Amino acid sequence: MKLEKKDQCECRIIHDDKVNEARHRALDDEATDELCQIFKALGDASRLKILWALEHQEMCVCDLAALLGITESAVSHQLRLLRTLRLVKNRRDGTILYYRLADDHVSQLVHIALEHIKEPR
Amino acid sequence: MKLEKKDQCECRIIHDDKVNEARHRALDDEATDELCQIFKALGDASRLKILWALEHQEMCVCDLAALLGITESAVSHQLRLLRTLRLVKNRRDGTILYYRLADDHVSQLVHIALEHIKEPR
DNA sequence: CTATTATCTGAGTATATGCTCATATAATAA
DNA sequence: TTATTATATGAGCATATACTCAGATAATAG
Repeated sequence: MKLEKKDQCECRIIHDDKVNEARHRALDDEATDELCQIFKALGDASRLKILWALEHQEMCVCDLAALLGITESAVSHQLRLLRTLRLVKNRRDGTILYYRLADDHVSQLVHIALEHIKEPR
Repeated sequence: MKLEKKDQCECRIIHDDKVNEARHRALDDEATDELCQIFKALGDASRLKILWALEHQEMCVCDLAALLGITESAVSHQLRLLRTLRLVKNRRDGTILYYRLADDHVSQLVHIALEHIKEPR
């Protein structure tokens, strides 16, 4: 029988050096997870539209709902997520909460991604 | 009865001007969708680890599988998605396909997001 | 105080998606 | 050619998540 049985590890490693190198440079689990959450937040049409709108002006929940064509509840759910990730902030004026971008990172991220998709293939 | 019945639209709009302004600046559906796909691709731990590893050196499918601790099949599925979005490229050397980042955008995106999560709260 | 209202929350549902397994390609090696 | 092997693909399952609905908060207005 020519079949060599799988020894200790079930996965082949062709280039141990590369794998080890990659392991050393690897992000720790916490950073990986936090990065994922940021990108996941941007990877949804509703949230992306919200962020894009807030890049130019502050808006309240019901205006965003009207803009997106979804319920205020849905917008509120999404804003909570964006707030948790510190992507948006709000200020109160009477009964109304106005949301805006928390800092410049979101704009930067979106514009780089825009560059990417506009690149000729 | 003081309750005014909902007229033509079921959603309140407090600031028509803001909503109209936002509508004008809004991204078209296609751009929105493509942006979402890019960010969604980055918003997964496995794909993010793959991209992070490829930022420093080209690697083949089985090495990436060993690095991530998932099957080569899973890696291949993810690489296909990343290739479709033009986030990675590959070259063949014998029987082995070496993957690398397609351009500099991925690095930029990840580093900006890293800045964001490292910011004091 | 009470009423109003902008926003938030929890539950439930339907869809999306990441994984593994089994199998198929495709390129090289013999 | 035939055998080998790195990679790709399809199916199926289990989890994640985006939405709506119904109802709860919380701040202001009267």
